[in-house]
Amino acid sequence: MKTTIYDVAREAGVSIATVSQVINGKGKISEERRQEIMQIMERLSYQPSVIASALTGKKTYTLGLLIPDISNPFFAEVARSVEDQGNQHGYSLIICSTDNKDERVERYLSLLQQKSVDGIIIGTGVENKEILNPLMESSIPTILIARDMAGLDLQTVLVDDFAGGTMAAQHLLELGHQALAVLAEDPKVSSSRERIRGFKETLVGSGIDLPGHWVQTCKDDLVKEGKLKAKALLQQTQRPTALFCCNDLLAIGALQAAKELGVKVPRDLSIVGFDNTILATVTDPPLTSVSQPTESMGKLAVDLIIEQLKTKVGSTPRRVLSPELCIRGSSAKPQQG
Amino acid sequence: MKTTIYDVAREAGVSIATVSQVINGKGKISEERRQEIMQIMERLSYQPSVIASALTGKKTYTLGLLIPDISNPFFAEVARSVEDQGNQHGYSLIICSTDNKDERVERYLSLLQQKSVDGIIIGTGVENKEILNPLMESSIPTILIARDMAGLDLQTVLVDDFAGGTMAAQHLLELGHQALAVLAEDPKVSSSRERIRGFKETLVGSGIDLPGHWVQTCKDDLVKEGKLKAKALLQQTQRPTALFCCNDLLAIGALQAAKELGVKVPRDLSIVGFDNTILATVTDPPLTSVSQPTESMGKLAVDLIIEQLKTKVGSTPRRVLSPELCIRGSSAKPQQG
DNA sequence: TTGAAAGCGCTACCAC
DNA sequence: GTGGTAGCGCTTTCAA
Repeated sequence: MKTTIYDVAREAGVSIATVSQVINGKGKISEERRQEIMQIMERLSYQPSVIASALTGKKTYTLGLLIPDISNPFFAEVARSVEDQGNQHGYSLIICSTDNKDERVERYLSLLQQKSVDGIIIGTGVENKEILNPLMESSIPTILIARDMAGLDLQTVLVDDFAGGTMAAQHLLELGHQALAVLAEDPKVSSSRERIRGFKETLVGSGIDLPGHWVQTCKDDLVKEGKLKAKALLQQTQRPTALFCCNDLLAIGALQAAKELGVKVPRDLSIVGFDNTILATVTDPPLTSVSQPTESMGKLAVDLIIEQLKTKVGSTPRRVLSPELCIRGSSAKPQQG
Repeated sequence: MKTTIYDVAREAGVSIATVSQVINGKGKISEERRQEIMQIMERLSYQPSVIASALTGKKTYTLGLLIPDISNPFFAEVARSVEDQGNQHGYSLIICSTDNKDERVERYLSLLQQKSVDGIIIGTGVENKEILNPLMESSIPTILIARDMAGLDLQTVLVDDFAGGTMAAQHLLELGHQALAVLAEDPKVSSSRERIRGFKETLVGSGIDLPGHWVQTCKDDLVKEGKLKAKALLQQTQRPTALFCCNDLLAIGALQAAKELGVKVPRDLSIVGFDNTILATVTDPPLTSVSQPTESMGKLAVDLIIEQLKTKVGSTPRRVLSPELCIRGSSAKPQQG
């Protein structure tokens, strides 16, 4: 049997109330008693039950993190940052990979509520916002990370995706590209939409068109689909000289497609990714990619949750961080004629 | 206020015991009542509290996963597999990145116990096995994944690391290499030790020596240190023509080192990695790597935990899966004199 | 077939 | 300073 607060109390010849006080450092206990009880807890290797205390004290010291896929390096990095910052304050992290599927989001959200997590960080796209209703009504501190969702009154930490798209476009335009295409994520992913909007507006601002069929969408297996769609784009008679991919996974698919088709990167095709994950540093050629400050985002998200937990009020509604363009070998001037 | 079982009972004009029974599908309830109560729960959008039920029923439906680092793609893949399989059975997953640090392992283990998780999966190295004592005494189902630990009486799911090392060596020997070196992980990581043992024994079996200073160990930032150590190896006057890296991260470091030094891979240097993560498919050149069946391992680990939960007894003590060599572009015949 | 009641381990309030 | 005690929301006998 696990040792409980009763065992400690009995052993010390005091009441459980007293033991509880020394555990929580509350109330007034004589230094003598305190020491004595601490020693007994040590000796009995007593571990207070978070479960029991949560049933009264209200805190489970657990956070939930919803992301599309923990095996996507970008989200793994975010998760690591959230984990570390949470751990700093005594919180554990429950990982929820949603594959951007509403049913999975709904299921996980319900699970997290039943488990009374202290806060939820959402970094996954949601198609039908109604599935968030139960959460909104629940008063569980919630914050959005790396995602935006209009009209939802949730604190949000994200990178300026629009600006990121702009940077990618500018870079490519400066290199002299005129025929640009895009590999997009599922339209339900707001960050992807914004990136493309930034990209497109910049092109249009320079008098360059982005035809609809040059924006290809990928949903599930990003690398695989990215490869497929990139191939389709490259096999047209009139083909793009530059490709903006909404994340590194798609860019890798594109890189593979190019290789298979004998299209040289960056000579025949420039590729720009997004997220600047470890993947971008190891590809052949290394990937030019727009970088997100994952670490700051994770830290910030946790800090905001903890603040909400304390003050019951979210201070800043939005924190928009700046992306940065990392230029590597996958982008260059287009070949002439 | 959250709706509780009392609200439902009151609304239905029955006792909480009855409601509890329909929730858990136990006891005998008239079909009529059952339907009625179900509807009321639905209407009140009642969510049973896992916390409260755990305090009695004993299950938290939460699993803990200890790994070195969630942002290492190999472990992210394992985590994803564990998450999915657990979720299948209603379990959530708490991620614990330990950086292979005993203090972190100890801290997390204690946290997980206080949270009364139903099971713990350990995929991280431990130097001082004593820190596992509290866990061993706790009767929390525990299983080791992708790790071995002698004399610990824990169910284990892993790949045959020794065989993996052998495969790497054989491959390199068959190509004709005679001067081989190794990039190792922290010796506390059993899998790394075994891989090297397999590698070394195979060399010795072919009459080739593996000098001690040609086995370099990396501990923290694997890519960075791998690069550093690889550089050191390559800058010797007498340098290896092949390098076996205990995981893909190290191999990437090696790849970077070679690039910086102008050492052509695979012409001047063959590199073999381990884990066959997504990284291996995107490097330049693509990495020859020993692959682990991450998905099966994760599934198996969860199944074994659930079995222990049910039967209180671990059936099979060890499940050893087979690695597989994926030959890609980073390994080739050594250049002649 | 249903309900009353005794906990699960802990916190917090109020007496002493 | 310290202890008694009423819950927190739920499960589970045991009676009715």
